[in-house]
Amino acid sequence: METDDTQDAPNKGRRRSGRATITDVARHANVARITVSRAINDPGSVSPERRRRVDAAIAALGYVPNRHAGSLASSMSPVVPLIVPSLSNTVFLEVIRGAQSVLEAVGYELLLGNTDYDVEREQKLMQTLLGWSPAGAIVSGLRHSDGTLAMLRRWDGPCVEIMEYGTPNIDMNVGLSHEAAGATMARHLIARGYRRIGFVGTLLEWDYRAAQRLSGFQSALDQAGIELSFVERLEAPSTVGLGGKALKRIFSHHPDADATFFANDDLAVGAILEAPRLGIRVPDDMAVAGFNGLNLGNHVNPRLTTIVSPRLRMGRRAAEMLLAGIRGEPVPQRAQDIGFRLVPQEST
Amino acid sequence: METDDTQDAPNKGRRRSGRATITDVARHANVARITVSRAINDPGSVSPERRRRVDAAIAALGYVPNRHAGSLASSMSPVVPLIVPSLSNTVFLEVIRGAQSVLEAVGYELLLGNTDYDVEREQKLMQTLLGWSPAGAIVSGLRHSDGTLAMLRRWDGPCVEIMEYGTPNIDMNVGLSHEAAGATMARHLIARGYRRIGFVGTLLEWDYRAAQRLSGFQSALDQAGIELSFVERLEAPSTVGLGGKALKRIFSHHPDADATFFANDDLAVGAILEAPRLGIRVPDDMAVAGFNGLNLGNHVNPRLTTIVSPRLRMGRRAAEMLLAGIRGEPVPQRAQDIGFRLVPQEST
DNA sequence: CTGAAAGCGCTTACAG
DNA sequence: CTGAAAGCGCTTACAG
Repeated sequence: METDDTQDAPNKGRRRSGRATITDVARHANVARITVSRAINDPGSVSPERRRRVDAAIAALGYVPNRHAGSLASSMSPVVPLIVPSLSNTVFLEVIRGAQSVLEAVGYELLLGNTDYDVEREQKLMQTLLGWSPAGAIVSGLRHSDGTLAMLRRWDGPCVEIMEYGTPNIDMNVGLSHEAAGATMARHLIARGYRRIGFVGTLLEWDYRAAQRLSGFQSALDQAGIELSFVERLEAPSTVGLGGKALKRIFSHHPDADATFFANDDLAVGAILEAPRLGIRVPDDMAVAGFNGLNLGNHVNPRLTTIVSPRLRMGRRAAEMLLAGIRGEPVPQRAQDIGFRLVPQEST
Repeated sequence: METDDTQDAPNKGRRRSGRATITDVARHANVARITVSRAINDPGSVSPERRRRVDAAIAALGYVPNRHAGSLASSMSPVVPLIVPSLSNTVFLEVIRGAQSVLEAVGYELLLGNTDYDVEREQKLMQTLLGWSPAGAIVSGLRHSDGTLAMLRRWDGPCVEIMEYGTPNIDMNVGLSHEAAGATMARHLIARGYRRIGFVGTLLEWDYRAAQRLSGFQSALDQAGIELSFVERLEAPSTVGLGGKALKRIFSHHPDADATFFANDDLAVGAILEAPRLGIRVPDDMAVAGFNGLNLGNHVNPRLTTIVSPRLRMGRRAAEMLLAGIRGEPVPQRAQDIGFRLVPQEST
């Protein structure tokens, strides 16, 4: 008999999962276990007749392969950690959704990690997640602790750093230039004739991409010979409510301001919504601009001028680059600028 | 020598992961592999001296346990699938965040699944995810395909059905009664003197929890001898923009309406933002109410009357119930009503 | 195209 | 408290 590979083993009372195993399928289909494995993972390498028998056995037994056994044997697992700095923010939800849709379609599982903008947490998370022998990894940003960098460089799987465009620290990168986005917004405000221009941001030490937007914003103003009138730094997470408070503060501290670039749309929308209550007309008394391109900005009055960041597309692109890396396909552009789009509307 | 368990094996050219293994740590610490395992998983069962040696070896080698080997050997894996119907919605983000925070703290990994409100996709997803031998599972809703139910009932791990309160189909439940929420809103509108009351919802066949709110809303109106004036059904996902369109439609189809309960805050906020453009005063011309309790509703003018659903708490609670189940601790209340809170504001 | 043997890196169950 | 043996359920590498 050709399938004596599937005999019962002694199995001294060890705990088994209870589920059907590849051995059960092999016995049912009267083939060797390895043939079952091939029928699943590389069907073309098995004769149609045997493939049919295996498929029937799988259906009859309700067989679901044990992923851990497979991953252990092949020392590679169809999982991909995606580490984001925040789960309080729609922005990262869209990145997650983009990556998910691509990975799930080819049978990869997303392992979601949240650092809350803490590089120490990122390092611990990454260490744990590497214990799953992931096929690849996606991490947010280009700034990591030395420990995280060392760990990822030692690791041999593909890795994509997302959110900001730049030279990859580890392997690959896809993102946008936040400096360029800030500069673009500065030039827009200048072109519209504003001259007493300020910036509002929250937690800029942690959200350093917002700080990069500020930096690009300021440089472009400088180049045009315009001084940045003020920078308001708030020490709480960005919310619509906080944007309203910021507006109040701007008008008490900087009553002559004629335009403000808010670090993101949440703050900017909050300012627009609060303005009528404060008797402030946007943009006549002060122009308001944001960043992200949240849908909400199109439904406030006046509509918000903002910069759209292609988050969904960035998530997808990162997953696609990773898959190429996993499959050993060439990735000609190891750093990809996903770009952004200025959307001038009524608020400026 | 007591550690002859750690001799080099023949290993005929098989692919190894390259990482340090438990055998490496054991050799380094001059103990048996099982001692390393115990030092990690049950430190109290190892003598302080040996524990110290093991810890030092782990640090020296940068050892990270291979999760797949552990999961395969113990036939249980520290992962928990969380299946949600949508990733386009902040609501589920908060549930995810709540569950994440509890599970991550005790070393469990969240496997995120998205069904896009498709029960067939749910079944496929669950089948794949069970291949990871998860410690437990969290699924959204109490309605599943027969196949999904059969699969989960056959499976022996703990499972929590979330989002809506009711008799668990599988194991445990935590959620809120959407019928009761609808009824509460109806009584609120009646108490404020409204009598020409309507409802707006989107994709009610899929988002059946919104349909449950409508059902409870209508029953409570009936009980008060008030007829539900209209139901507008829109066939696109709920967004702020769609809420504005809905308002327009209400005023052309039902010009005498004096109050509308929107299926969720996105729609309701959209209506409030669009109202001034249509020359409609809220609540004088028409009252607007929502559901979810998004922060945004507190910053529009007028502020939105809504029902707050404790999403973050629900995610946490589900994870806690699951952990209790995993640890074999008793869970006295297998179905938990997490409740909701009516927040009357200026829009009604 | 097919299979027997060996091994992935852990934990269980047993024995002291 | 400590360890040797066996096994979890797959895939790799070899051989035909």
